[in-house]
Amino acid sequence: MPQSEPRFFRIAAVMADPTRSRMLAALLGGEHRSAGELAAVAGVTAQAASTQLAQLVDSALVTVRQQGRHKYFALADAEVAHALEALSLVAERDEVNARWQRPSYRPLKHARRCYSHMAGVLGVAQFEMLMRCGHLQAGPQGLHLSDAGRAWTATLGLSLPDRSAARFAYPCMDWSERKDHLAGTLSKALLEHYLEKHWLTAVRESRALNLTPKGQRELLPLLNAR
Amino acid sequence: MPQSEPRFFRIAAVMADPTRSRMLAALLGGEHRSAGELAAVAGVTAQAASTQLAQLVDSALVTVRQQGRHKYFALADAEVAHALEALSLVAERDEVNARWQRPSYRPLKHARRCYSHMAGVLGVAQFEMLMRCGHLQAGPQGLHLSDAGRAWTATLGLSLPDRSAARFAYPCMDWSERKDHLAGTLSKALLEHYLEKHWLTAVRESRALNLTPKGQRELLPLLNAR
DNA sequence: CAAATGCTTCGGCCGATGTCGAAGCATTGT
DNA sequence: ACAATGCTTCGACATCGGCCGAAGCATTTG
Repeated sequence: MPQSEPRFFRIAAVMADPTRSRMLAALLGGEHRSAGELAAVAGVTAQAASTQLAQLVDSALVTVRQQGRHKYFALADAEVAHALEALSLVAERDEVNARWQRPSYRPLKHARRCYSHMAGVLGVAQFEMLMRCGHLQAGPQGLHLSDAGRAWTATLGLSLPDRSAARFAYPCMDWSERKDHLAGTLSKALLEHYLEKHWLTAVRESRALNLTPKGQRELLPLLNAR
Repeated sequence: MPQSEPRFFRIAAVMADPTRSRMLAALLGGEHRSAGELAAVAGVTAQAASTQLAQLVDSALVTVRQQGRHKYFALADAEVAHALEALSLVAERDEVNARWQRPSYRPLKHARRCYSHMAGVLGVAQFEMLMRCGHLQAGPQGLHLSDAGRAWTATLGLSLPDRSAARFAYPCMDWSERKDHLAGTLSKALLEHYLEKHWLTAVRESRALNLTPKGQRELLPLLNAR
């Protein structure tokens, strides 16, 4: 008698392979990587990488873009990233405090990319500032910018993404801080803006974000505003 | 050269077994089940169930309570439930619209338990009403009840859970509606209240919730209030 | 038109893991 | 004390899925 599995089973199964999980982790920052690069980070040969990437693609966790004789892969969308972060949150439940204190984790704890927005201490600080100052307000369809919020982004010199987008702004559980940070297209635009202004720089080969001296002078006061 | 897997790997691996996934699905409604019951729903012998349950327990996805010669299992906490729902959300991305229209899914789409709160059409309606009426407001630490909200719960005759609880009220993505519904201890208390008043009844062997005639008369107007 | 580079397909191998029957232990009930 | 019930441990077996070497395609470069 054939018995069926719950809906989440297929996705869990795809994520539950060492090689594939390493590839997904490498893409969690939101960047695009070629098949060869992914083979290297996963520590397998090109053939093995090819089969695994094919599975990631046709389970729709990952998308491909062909460019000449290269293929570039990226996470399919933010929902995939959130599923991975939700699993991580569970994974770290017990040991979370101990582990995040370790020196090698400090940069990640401080600020990192989660798909395409900012997470970590700075991400949480940003979210709390926006709520505290009334720049973001909760409405029936999630969060939206208040008049004050629009003024604030204008002062920053930020061009707003489409405000009617389904996923414009919403809270997302931060798994190192265990508080919410901001996700959505607004959050993505903010992070890009910070990088442009050189308040933050991306750390190579890592999801970590580095706060520049300029960022310390200009970004921190913004996040601490009342 | 030993290479390590990302944090989410272990958890995904635990979820990625047919037997274990069926057990987790059976617990997703928030109820406690004995080892024997779980063996039955998973379609395996008692021995097999025993080994799998042991793994679920020591990966801390599930907790046990011994009672005489029985053992009762339940999901460890809401974070596990949310991780499962996040995976389900991804799993249904493409086919979601088609699938949820099928007759056998209608009751689940309408109202169901997600861990211990209400999801589905009614869950979303409840959340939108609370926000629309200003009963819930967003603060720096997530959502909180306004004065109006406290008055509203008092009228209902609801005794409030500890409002300072870390997870008192927060939005949770509904994977059939793709909008937020309400999660947290407040939401749990509300669902229990509805069940007590016989506005809703639990459907046996399912996560579905059934709207009684009394519920149609008394609960629906509440959820549609402006 | 080669040669080189990047990715994919094929076939055989191997390791990991889940399953079951049988036996064992513990708790409850007569 | 003995039997019944519920869960667990053991050992053997089978299956499944990923890995690699080798060969094959396609695109770009000389």
